[in-house]
Amino acid sequence: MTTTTAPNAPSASAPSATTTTACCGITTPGGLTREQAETNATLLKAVADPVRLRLLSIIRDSEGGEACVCDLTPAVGLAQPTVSHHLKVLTEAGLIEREKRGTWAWFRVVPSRLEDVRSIFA
Amino acid sequence: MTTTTAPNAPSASAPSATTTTACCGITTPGGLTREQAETNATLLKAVADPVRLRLLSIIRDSEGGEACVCDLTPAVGLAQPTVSHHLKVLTEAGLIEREKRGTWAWFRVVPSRLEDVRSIFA
DNA sequence: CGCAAATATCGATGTTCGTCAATATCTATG
DNA sequence: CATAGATATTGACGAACATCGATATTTGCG
Repeated sequence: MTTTTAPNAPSASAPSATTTTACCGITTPGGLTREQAETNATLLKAVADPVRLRLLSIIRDSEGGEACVCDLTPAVGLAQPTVSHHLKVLTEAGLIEREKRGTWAWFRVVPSRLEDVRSIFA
Repeated sequence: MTTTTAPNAPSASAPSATTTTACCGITTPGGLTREQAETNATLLKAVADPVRLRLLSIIRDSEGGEACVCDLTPAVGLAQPTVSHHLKVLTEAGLIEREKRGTWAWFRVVPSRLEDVRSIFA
């Protein structure tokens, strides 16, 4: 491909991506490695869910910046195992922290991790 | 729940989320509506994919800030219909714009839309 | 120690999503 | 107008995911 006649391109003629040739002849286009893209996508997937977005919002707006499952479950209107699952996803992504006090499990948002999300699109 | 003995809470005793009671007696906890959460999640889903993140990166770093499918396809190493599909997802999310010049389809990033993504976590 | 309450884990299920091959559509060109 | 090349669409398939019921684990209390 990219080897026929000439398209009506702005300045140049034939299309050609900005490929940054690395070693071994492997071309790595764009300023983003496959691994970097995979890592960023994993973090974004943890946040690309309406329930988890609401959980983050509720926790952040709660008194003292923390909330427990017994409050979050009725707040989002889902079954307790489902809420527990979402909290686990957020925790494993580093977006919230768990602290168990007595029978209750308290969660709080990790601001620096939210900043990591924003910095992906800086 | 939330009606037994007293947990070792920081200042208060029994857990209780910051519920902002709306009209009709329906409680809307956190500063995020279900619709808002759904809208934000939809935008984030469009970006929570390693291939689409790389496409955005490649397009942005290309000459003139634009690239066509014939360059993007070999760049990400996937089949042409797959790349076309991802570009459609990004386009429908408003993250990129399509312009057809001749046989080629050129794509460029919409910066304001990227800013929308960042503002979700402001 | 045994019971009750809060949370986590497991297994199953329906849905969404990424991928590709085949095909259709569109555009320039001869 | 027929042909070739670039891109979009369709249909199918497997993987990943959200959800729930049932159950296990943990903790406080009598």
